[in-house]
Amino acid sequence: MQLPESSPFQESSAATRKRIAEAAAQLFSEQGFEKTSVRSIAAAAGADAALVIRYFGSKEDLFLATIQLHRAFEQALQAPLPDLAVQLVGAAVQMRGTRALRVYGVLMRASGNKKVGHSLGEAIEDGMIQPLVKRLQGADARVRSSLIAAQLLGLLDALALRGDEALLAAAEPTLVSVYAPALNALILPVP
Amino acid sequence: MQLPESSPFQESSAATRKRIAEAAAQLFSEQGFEKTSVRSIAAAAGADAALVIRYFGSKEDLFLATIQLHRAFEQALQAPLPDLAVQLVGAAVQMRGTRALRVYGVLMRASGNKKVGHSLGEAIEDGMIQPLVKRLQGADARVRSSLIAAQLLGLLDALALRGDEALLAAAEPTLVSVYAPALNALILPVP
DNA sequence: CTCCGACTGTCAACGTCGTTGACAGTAGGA
DNA sequence: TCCTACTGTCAACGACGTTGACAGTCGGAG
Repeated sequence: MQLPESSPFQESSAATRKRIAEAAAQLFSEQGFEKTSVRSIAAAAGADAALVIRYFGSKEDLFLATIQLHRAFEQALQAPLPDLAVQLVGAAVQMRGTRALRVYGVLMRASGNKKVGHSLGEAIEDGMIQPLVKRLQGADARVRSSLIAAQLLGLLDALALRGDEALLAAAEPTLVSVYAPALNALILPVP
Repeated sequence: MQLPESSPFQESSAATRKRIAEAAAQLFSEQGFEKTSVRSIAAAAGADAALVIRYFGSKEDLFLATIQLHRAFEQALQAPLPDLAVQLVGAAVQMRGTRALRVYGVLMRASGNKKVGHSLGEAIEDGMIQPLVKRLQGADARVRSSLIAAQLLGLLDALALRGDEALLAAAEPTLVSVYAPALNALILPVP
């Protein structure tokens, strides 16, 4: 509803920005980038679509400013090497049903946009692959780190994008005990 | 896909359909679903945008009718169990630089569309997970099969969507010898 | 105090998108 | 010959992201 405010006091820019950002975060994480319109964000925030663009530059920039990849693996990455696989798989599995998992799916699907894809790639490189490279011993540390990331992101894809029923239904200890050895094949140095 | 019945048909109809389908396959695989407009497909095919819709129902149906996931793993899935991991990883790595890999990325990003996501999920379930389930021995065969698929699709994501430089640059034997043991941790029965 | 410039918000419009319906041309069967 | 079915064209619709002009409102300078 766009009835004019009964009290014509001017609102602070920061408050409106915040309302827009919150509405955008909500709608983007629910519906994804393409299916969320600037006009619907503006309506949810009680603002005008033109104002949304003026404040954030473009829909793409608004997406990047509001959708943030939760650092789900930050803590797990600090576990001792022998526990690392279990911690990483556990962190991934525990994302089932959370908003962070939906956000990952949304980001992955929006990665066709150049800026979004670059931003996502950077987050994975800096937040996941590089920390792994620093800790792995033995040959091919960089390739092994990239492949460990592929294993974890493949699991997140199965959960978030494809909705693999077997993986969504399985008990957490089962998934961890089955998948962790596969990560350990890359984490533990090859004799 | 399905030609009109051998009833009276104007000669150029099938040819026009074919030209549209070819232009669509080309543009979709190059630019993805969202960035390819029906009007650009029509222009590339020398046809009218309205005709494209009349022949294929909608842009989404045209996408599904023309973009097909190449059965890249069909042959590898028939390898003997001890060779399975090597064959599967080899098949994935050999997709580097091919159109089939681009198509996978395009499909993955378009999986926000309900029909596309469902179609992709079905292809992975029927073409990859179920064949694996039938061959795996030991406990949790279904979960292990889903996780093997996650490993392979995670690798394809890294190559097609994120463009992981380490994985794109690595020699094929390196990737195979490093990643195959990780798949074997799920393929070979647990004692 | 008034006046001014900066800021906040609104509105209409542009060009593009997917899609629809009406319409013209044409070929084959009656 | 007319009739019908099909192929292709055209203009238009509503929705989209984005832009520019414009109005209301405030803080501070004179």
